[in-house]
Amino acid sequence: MPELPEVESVRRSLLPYLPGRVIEEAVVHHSKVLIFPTPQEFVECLRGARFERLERRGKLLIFQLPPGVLLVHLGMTGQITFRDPGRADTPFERHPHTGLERTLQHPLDQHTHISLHFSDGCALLYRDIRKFGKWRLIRRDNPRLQNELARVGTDPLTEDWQFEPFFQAVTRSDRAIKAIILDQQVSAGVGNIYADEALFVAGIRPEVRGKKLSRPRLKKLFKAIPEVLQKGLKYGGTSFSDYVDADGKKGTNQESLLVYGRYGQPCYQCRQTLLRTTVAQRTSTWCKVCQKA
DNA sequence: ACCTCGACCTGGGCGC
DNA sequence: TGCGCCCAGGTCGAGG
Repeated sequence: MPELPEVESVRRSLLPYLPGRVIEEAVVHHSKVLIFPTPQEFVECLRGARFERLERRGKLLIFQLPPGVLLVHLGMTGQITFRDPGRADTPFERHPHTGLERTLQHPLDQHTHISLHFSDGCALLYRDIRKFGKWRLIRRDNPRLQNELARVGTDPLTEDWQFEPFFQAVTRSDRAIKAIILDQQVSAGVGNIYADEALFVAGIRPEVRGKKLSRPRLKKLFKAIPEVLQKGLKYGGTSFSDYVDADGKKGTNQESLLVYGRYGQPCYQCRQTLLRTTVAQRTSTWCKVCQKA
């Protein structure tokens, strides 16, 4: 589900609620998504903890709540929502153009694995249908924390996104370019949707080997990656089925995607029918006219 | 170092 | 209505 724009939308939508708030009680309903510590230690460590900051690197949410740091990866279907029992709940709203239904404040159901409760009755709920998401609570002085953070590479929406390191990483590799930009060390936060979008914008076929790509073509891709991510963010993320922000709102970027999910439909640029192949074990949609080998 | 495959999970959509 | 199959925003480990 969530790639950088979705995770960042979740982060931003949580900001009005979290900083300064103190956890009264943490509840682990199903421990599958909790990697460490044990549920007992998790609950004990979080009782009385105060949210300080909420950061993000790539697809990783970083909750600073001393003495610990909570790392959350949403996997494919993870949802973090803020529940306020005092707020009027709207069971659904119809999107004016698409008719898409949007649900606010998801219920505590069998897919809700973790809840963090505050003294005023509000709560942070974690729901994850497929249970691919992961929660890790690590003390700040634990060296494991740096190991976990080091697994995430350069985030394309930061000033660390520089052309030379990107160029080196790509041209050093014989892998398909799509596999390279899906590599979280190379471009942290890019997933299947935005990889296809960026490759289309740059006019590069997904299966082209990294070392075959010229400097000018990679310059285009280097620019396209943050562009498509920014666009996704502008529309509040891409919601095909599960993605919602902290208020339960879906994004609308699915309406402006250029290629992802448009297999068999005409390319917006040349009207050629879009193709679908498997690259890097992921379904890839692309245009044989607009994207060159 | 890289590829492919299967695993981890649940649910929705489709064809029969 | 129901069953079986395929698909899905992600990652990880095994084996070649």
